[in-house]
Amino acid sequence: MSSDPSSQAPQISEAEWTVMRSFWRMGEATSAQIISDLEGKTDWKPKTIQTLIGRLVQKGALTFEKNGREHRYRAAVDEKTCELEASQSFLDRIFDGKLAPFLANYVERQDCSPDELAELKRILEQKTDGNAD
Amino acid sequence: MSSDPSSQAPQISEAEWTVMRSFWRMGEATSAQIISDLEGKTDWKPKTIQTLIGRLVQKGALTFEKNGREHRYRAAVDEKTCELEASQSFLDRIFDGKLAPFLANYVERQDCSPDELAELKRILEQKTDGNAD
DNA sequence: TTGCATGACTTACAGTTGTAATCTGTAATT
DNA sequence: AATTACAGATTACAACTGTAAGTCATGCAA
Repeated sequence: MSSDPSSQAPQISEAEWTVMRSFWRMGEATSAQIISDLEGKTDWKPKTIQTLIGRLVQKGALTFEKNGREHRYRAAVDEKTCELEASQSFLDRIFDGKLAPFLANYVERQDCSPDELAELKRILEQKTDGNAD
Repeated sequence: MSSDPSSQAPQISEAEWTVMRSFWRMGEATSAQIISDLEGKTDWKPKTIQTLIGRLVQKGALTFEKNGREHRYRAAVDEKTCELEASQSFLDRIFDGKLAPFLANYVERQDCSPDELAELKRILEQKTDGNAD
């Protein structure tokens, strides 16, 4: 609906995320390599994966260089950045852009383990430490 | 992609969320009331809002009772529950279902204010307190 | 009572997404 | 050189979504 001007990363759909994760792990790859990487993780036909790769190229999330009959593709967008944009977009849609209500609702209702809660706290502590303001 | 069997709430699209939030705030309402509630918040034509209401009824997110020529609609699904399901679905898609990597990436790169970090910690503390096991 | 306005239902239409098959060109094989 | 097999490009098609206009029915106003 709203086009965010601060957005560098393109809109990546759910199936496309799966493909991008392969590329982020593999670095640079042919479609055949991605297809075998996704074998077992999904039940997609090779043609489906090629379609997704094609769409990701169109969207600018992948680039490639021709190499004979094959292309060598690689991610053109940064994984962490895409994750962050997806996160902010999610928070915008559901929690008015704010992290706290999301976290409150989640820990309230999703019943995290003490270990997980501890880990979350550690993440926040660590950030606060570097933040001596 | 995957149909979650534990999901009670229907899939609600972005535009539909806006309408649902109106209903959750207003409790029970006619379409005319929702239309005027959304006036100013969106630039949707009344017909658009009626379409969205119709789709939400089809999806089971709203119910209504006939009342003369008008219907009185109300939410058939719980707001917090929908938020939680959207949250879990987001985490599944992007962070392998895990909250910690999401939080780590977010606070690492989104540069939260000390106040916000404090609030987040408070949320976790509070949960830990009630969790003395 | 008759028409009108308005709410609800039906239809529309383009873009995205999931999921693929077909077509085309060329590299590799015989 | 002819053929095959595969990579990539094009086409397909239904469901969902954003965005709405048209139609139908009926309660209210005149």
